[in-house]
Amino acid sequence: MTEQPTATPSDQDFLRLDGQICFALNAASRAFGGLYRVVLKDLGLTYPQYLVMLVLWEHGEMPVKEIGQHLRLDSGTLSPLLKRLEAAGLVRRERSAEDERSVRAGLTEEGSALRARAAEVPRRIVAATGFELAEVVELQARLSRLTAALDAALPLEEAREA
Amino acid sequence: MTEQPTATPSDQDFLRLDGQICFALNAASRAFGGLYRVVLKDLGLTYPQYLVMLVLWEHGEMPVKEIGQHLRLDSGTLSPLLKRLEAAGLVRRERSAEDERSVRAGLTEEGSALRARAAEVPRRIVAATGFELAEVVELQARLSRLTAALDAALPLEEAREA
DNA sequence: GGGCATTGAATTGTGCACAACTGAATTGCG
DNA sequence: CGCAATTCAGTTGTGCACAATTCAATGCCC
Repeated sequence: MTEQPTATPSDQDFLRLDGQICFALNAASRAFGGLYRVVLKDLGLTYPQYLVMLVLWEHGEMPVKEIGQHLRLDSGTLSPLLKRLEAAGLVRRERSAEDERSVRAGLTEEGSALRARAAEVPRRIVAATGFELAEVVELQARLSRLTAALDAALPLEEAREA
Repeated sequence: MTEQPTATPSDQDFLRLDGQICFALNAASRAFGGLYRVVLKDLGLTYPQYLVMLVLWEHGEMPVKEIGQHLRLDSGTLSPLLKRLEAAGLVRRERSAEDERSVRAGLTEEGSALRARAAEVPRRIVAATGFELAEVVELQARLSRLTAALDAALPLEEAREA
């Protein structure tokens, strides 16, 4: 055995492939994080904070819940993050009037002004990838499909706990 | 203006694209983490701990430094992680004889035995992606190229601090 | 209207990532 | 040889991710 050119892969093949693909994704994500860390240092933002600011720059004030839906993050991550942005003077938070459970987050003057200084960030990042725009777009599409598939598969795996 | 069908993208275009690609990668990485969390729960491993075990299963005992090179992680992350694996009885650590600075990490009996129970993990993960094997391989190659490009670009960006 | 489930934010606790630093061992160079 | 630079692991501190819990506000159904 162990000589099937294009036959069904063995558990060994899967194990090695798994080590490669999950690590490749993990490494790419962290490499991105490292680059953003350097590029965003002048702005005083971390990578996740930048993502929140992108959402607010594009859509304006919204409830914490809605930010979480945009970024796939829950209040456990967002609450302290938004507090730090508030302490930095970039974000303003206030309880919603019509629903006292909800907290709306919006930009301060300073937070809005930061958008101009952030304008060059994306171009630098894309340039650093060395990818053509079309390739970036295709990779993004593939990753989104991957995320959707994984999210869909998760409940099925959880159901295995029987 | 704002009507250049295929012309050079504006800063606005980059800003939106940026939000998509960096977020897509981030989201995919976290979706993977969530799936692994469920699948690995029986084994009592976290996702990064599983990556370390994969390295040790494949290559056997090695210095902490070398594990870090495989996984692109430093001692600040690995030291406590290996301690937890040691506390769980899966990993054994000892100072190297010929170089007292180095600590070699290896598998215990129990750690080696866990490999058998982990055998089905990769197949479940790959299945959950809904991707063909060839597509997984190609995605992995693209991500590796991306990581290499980002790592190469990082020093250039750091040099901008002038 | 009263009781009960649901929702939204916040908090707590665990673990990972990384920068900065410490300290000990080793290397290399004059 | 002797001492400075380097290397390796570990620690500390900050921030993110996420599960689990808490608590108040809201919605719902009888």
